[in-house]
Amino acid sequence: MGKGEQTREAILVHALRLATKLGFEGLTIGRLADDLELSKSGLFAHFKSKENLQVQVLEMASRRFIDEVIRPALATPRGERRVRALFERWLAWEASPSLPGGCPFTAAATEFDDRPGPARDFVVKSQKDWLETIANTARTAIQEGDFDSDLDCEQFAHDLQGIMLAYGHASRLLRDPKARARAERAFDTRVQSARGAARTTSRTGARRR
Amino acid sequence: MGKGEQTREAILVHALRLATKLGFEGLTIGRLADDLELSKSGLFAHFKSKENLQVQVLEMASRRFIDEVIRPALATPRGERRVRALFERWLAWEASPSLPGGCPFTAAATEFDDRPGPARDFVVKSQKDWLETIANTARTAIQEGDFDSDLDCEQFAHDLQGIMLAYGHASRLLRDPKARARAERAFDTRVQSARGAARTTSRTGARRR
DNA sequence: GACAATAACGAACGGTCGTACTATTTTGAC
DNA sequence: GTCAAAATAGTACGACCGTTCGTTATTGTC
Repeated sequence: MGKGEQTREAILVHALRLATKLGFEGLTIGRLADDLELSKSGLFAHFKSKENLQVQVLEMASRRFIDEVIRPALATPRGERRVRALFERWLAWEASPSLPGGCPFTAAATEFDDRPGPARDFVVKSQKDWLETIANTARTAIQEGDFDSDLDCEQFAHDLQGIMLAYGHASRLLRDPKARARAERAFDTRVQSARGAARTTSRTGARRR
Repeated sequence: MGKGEQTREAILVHALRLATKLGFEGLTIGRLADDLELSKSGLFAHFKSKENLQVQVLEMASRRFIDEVIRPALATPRGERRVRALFERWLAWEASPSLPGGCPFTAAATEFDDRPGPARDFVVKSQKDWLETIANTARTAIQEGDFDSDLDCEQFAHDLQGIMLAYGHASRLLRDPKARARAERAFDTRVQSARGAARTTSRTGARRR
């Protein structure tokens, strides 16, 4: 990795931190340069436009999300266990110390939702992919016999998204100490109902076959 | 109402519209003055600071929310019916044409969640009040016998918040045409489970006594 | 160690930001 | 219609915005 890549990476790391706290518009090149003790123009040269910087920050966030949430969860056994792993990693992501202002995608979603451009496009794609990942994981849980075959997996994914958004809302804005418990309870209830009427007895991912 | 009040009101109306689209930081005095064909300084004089303007916009949003969501819902019969009315009005609020960028509180929540100040304070208070209103409405539904007496009303309120946040996410960012159906389905499921095991038969607010 | 390529810098640009002042116009009470 | 008060306009400010450009310093290759 050449010198350029190296500092570009360092810039993005810090930029991601800043973006979670100040938003992607509040993320400013001058501020970024000051914090990293670089000249504004030197920093700027790495990205050639602010829009580009924003997109690259989002791309880094996406890479990290895959590394810290999706990949480890996919390493756990298929079925409800994996759905739970996905959710737990997701919770940890929301509260990660490297994201002091919370989930960057949540911030980007509200900032870009009616501002067309490559940043919006990227966020939309990321979110769709993520929802599909959740839905697919739920589908494998059906295949494993953990979830009811009548389960609407897209609805399930949508509902998890809501649970997570409510968690961010409660923990960051309201600073509610019960936020995490609320999220876990909402998740358990949702999973419970995804199991369907047939198998409400066993709680933990029920080995079968 | 004097002339001053009148234009101040007009400014706030437009400022609220703008804030939903551009956010509360993106809401700018120059832009506002241009749109309304006022001088920047003339407009500024009404508020004396941008922070003040932001707070007054939030106050107006709060008044409107009470008028358009809470008050009409409280005029419907107690019990599950009222909970449903609350939710339906809330959905309409999210999609109101006078709020082209969606719910201003959602925007404010993510913008101010880690920026201390009177704006944040106001949003926190508003949201707490609102959650309490939902919880109280759920409590009356328990009293009416519509909801299970074991229901955790704060959790119920929290869950509705999540459903609504997911709705905004799906409709505004993803432009998902099924967003509304998803929200309604999630709501129905949640209400269903709030009814408890004892009375899953009657669907609509079941008169009793 | 020479030397092209790359990276970082410094200064400046036109704009816009929020805010402060002073002047001018408009309003409303008597 | 007068006249103080209230509302609006005008101008200017210092700060910061994203971006450009020419220059200097650093890097990595042969």
